[in-house]
Amino acid sequence: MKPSAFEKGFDAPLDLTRAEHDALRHLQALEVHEHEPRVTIFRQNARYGTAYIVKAGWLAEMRILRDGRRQIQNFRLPGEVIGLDGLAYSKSLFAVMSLTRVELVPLPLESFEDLQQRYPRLAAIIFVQTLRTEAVLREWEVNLGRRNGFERLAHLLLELHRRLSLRGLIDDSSTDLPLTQEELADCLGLTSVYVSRLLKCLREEGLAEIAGRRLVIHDWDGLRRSAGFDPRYLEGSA
Amino acid sequence: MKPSAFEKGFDAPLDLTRAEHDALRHLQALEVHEHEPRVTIFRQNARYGTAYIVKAGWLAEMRILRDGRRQIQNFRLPGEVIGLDGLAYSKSLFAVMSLTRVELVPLPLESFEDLQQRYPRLAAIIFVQTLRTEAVLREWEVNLGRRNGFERLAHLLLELHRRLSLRGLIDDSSTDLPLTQEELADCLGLTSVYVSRLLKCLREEGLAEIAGRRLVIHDWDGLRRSAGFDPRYLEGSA
DNA sequence: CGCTTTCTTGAGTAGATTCAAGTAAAGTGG
DNA sequence: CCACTTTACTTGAATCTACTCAAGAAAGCG
Repeated sequence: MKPSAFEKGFDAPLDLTRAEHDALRHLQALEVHEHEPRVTIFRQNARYGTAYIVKAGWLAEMRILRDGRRQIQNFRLPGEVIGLDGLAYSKSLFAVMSLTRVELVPLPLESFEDLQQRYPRLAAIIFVQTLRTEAVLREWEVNLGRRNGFERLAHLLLELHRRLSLRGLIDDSSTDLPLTQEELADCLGLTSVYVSRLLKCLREEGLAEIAGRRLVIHDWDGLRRSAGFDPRYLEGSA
Repeated sequence: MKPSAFEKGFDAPLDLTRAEHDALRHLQALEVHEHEPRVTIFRQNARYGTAYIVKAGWLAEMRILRDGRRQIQNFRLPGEVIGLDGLAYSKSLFAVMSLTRVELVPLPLESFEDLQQRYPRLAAIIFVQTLRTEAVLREWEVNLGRRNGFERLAHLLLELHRRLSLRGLIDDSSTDLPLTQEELADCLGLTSVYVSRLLKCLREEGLAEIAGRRLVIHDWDGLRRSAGFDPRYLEGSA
C-alpha cells in the first residue's frame, strides 16, 4: 500500500516496524474527526483534552492579543500532531484553526505514557517531530526578527512548498494555498496591505505568484537567493 | 540538601524519585565542563556529539545570516538542556554561546535511548521541557511579529526576570544581566541604537533600568501592562 | 594610562503602516 | 441565473516606527 501523507510524516525520522504501522492504522481506523475550513479546533486558554494527529488538511496555530493583533506561529500539515503541548500545560497558550477541510485522528494524552510503554519508537518519533517543530519556530523567529518584508514572504512560500512536497502533496509545479493575504501577513508580522504590494513585486520580478488560491513558483533559484532559504531545517536528519 | 537551580529546572514538572535524583547527581559528579564567558559551545553547521545540561550560567542560542545579521533565538539557563536537537538533526542549525561563565554536564545523545529505558521519567521531563522551550519560542514569535519596540523590550525583561526567579536566581530586586545592548537588539529584531533609546524611555518612565550590567524593575505592574506580559507560558502545568 | 568596546544622542532616511477609496471575487438568496 | 452583499484584494497619499550614518562620551580592559 502506498504510504499516505499522514504516514510519511511519521516515517521520516525512523523506519517503522510492522507493528508500529499497524498501531497507526488502527488509530486511524478507530475514529477520525472531520472539520470544515476556518473552524477553531483549540481555543486559546481552553483546557486541553486530547491531542490529534493531522490525517488530512491544513491548520494554523496562532496567538491573538487583547487588542486584536494576531500572530500565526506555525502551520500544521498531514503527519504532524496538534495539541501535544497539553503534556506541559493544562490550558492552551494559542489557538488552532483549520484552514481547509481537515481530518484528525485523536491521540489521547492520558494514554501517552501507555504509548511510550507499548510503542517507544512511536513516542520517540513524536519527540523528534517536536524537535523539528522547534526548528521551524526558530526559523520563523529569524524571519520575523532579521529579514525584511520581501525576504520574509519569499522564505515563507519556499518553506510551505518544501513542507508540502516532502509529504507528496504537490501535484504539479503549482500548489493549493488556502491562505488570505491577511493570514500571510499574520505569519510575517506585516499588514495585509503591504503583503499585497510584496506579492506584486514577486509577480513583476517573475519569481512567484499567487493566483486563484494557488501558488506558482516561477524562478525557484532566484526566490531561494532572495530569501536566503536553506531547507535543511525541514529535511530528515541529513 | 537544598535543591540547586540545576535541579529546580528538572523538578518543576514532576517530583523525582530518589533514584532519579541520584541519577542526576551522579551525572554531575562524573564530569562538569566549564567555559569562559562569550565562548562558542556549538558552532552553526557543526556536527553534534553530545548534549549538555546547564548546571550554572547563561547561554544564548543564535542564528547568524551570511551578511552578518544575527537573531538570538533563546536563552538557556540552569536546569535547561542544550544540543538536544542533535536527536533530530546531525548538524546544528544554530550556534550556542556562553554569556557568563558556565558549567555544563554532558548528556551523551547515544545514551539517550538508554536513559529513556532506565529513567523513563527523566526522559519524560526532558520532553516536557522541550515543549516548554517551544512555548518560549512561540512567545518570541509573537514578540517579534506583533509587538513594537517598546513592548518587545519590556516583555523580554519580564521574561528573563521570571525565568531567573523561578530558578531561585534572583538575589534581591535587581538581577545580573550579562547582555550588551547589541545582544538585546539581536533578541528583539531591533538595532542597538534603538534599544539604547528604548532603555532611556523605560528609565524616564520609571518602569525599569539597566545599569552596570544589572537589571532593576521599578514598576513591575506598569511594565507588565505595557508589555502585555502573561507569564503562564513560563510556569508549571498550572 | 591608552586602547577598545559599549553606549548615547542628533539628523536624515527608508521600510512598513494607516487611512481611504475603488475594484475584483466569492457567496447568498430570490 | 442575476442582483445583492460581503469579503478579499489593489492602489495612492500621508505618516510613523525604526534604521543608518556619524561623532562624541562612558565604561571596561590590559
